[in-house]
Amino acid sequence: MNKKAHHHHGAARLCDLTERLRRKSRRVTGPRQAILDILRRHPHPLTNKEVFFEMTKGDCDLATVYRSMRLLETMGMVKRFDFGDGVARYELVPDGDDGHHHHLICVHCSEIVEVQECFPMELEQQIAAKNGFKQITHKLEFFGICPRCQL
Amino acid sequence: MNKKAHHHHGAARLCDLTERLRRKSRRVTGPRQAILDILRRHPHPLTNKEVFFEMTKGDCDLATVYRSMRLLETMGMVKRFDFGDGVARYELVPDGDDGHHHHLICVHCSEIVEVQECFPMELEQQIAAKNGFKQITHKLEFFGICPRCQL
DNA sequence: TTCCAGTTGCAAATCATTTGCAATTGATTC
DNA sequence: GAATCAATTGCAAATGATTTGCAACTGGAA
Repeated sequence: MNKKAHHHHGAARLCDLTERLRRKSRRVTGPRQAILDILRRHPHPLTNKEVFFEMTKGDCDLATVYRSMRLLETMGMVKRFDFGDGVARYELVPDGDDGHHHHLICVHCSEIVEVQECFPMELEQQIAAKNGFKQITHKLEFFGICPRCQL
Repeated sequence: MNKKAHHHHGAARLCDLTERLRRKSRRVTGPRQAILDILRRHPHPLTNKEVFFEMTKGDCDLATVYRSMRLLETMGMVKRFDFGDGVARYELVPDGDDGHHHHLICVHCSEIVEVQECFPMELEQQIAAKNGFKQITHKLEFFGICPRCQL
């Protein structure tokens, strides 16, 4: 199994995810399992509301989705992405990975494609060095018009 | 005067800015002049609230700052930046420019440095071609720890 | 089974931003 | 310079995302 396989959407088993909660001595509750299960079955970043509406009625309160997502984010189990529309989106982070990657978003229909390409590391190092910054990272998202919307 | 000079902060004269409003048959009002004047004297992206509090008491209402900023944005006179903290920031765009550039933000003290480096165009073209997208652009911001905060 | 800190539901609070509407005001016309 | 009128503004209330106070509830350790 190569490294790429870890990135396959839906690859993570729910029990492995809840195990990660246990390792950090966090409780494995119904709402958290429901959220993790929804995230692991979705290939793209989801908003808290989207996660909430994916739930079979009454799994938990919307506030709990927000609270859980924030917990999962601080634990490093999900990563937050901002597409500039004022709504936070979250994606599951593979175990032992930092989840760093980018997206290409259609400005017409909002279709989202995962992008493997990244900002060149040497160039980033140059920017860090030139300005004396340390521990530099970046947020990067691409926007354009998808094939279907070009018709 | 080379191209670079156009990017010098504070280089734009207020009368040239208001002239741009006139060219698009927008009214040159007190609030708009105050906002443009504050933006042209500030080297970095400002939030609407920051612009509002920079005003000498009672130049205008906060709602007017929001409305004006949105107007200026659709006119292409200011560009909006998102640093992932849920607050929009705006910078004046030099005339005849699209204002495309990036920032390096200190995660400790929020110091902002303007970054000239950009995502490599060939790589962006590859990403566009590979996914069949057209008119591709990107949002890119860097985060790290500034020299002062490293002490 | 008991126990208790961690969680949750619910409602209210916060924060950024937008909007309805009546009053005001640039800029054009006379 | 005065009349005119649509664009603009102030103010308050609405919206939308997200957070929080608090009492009730529940994993999971003992």
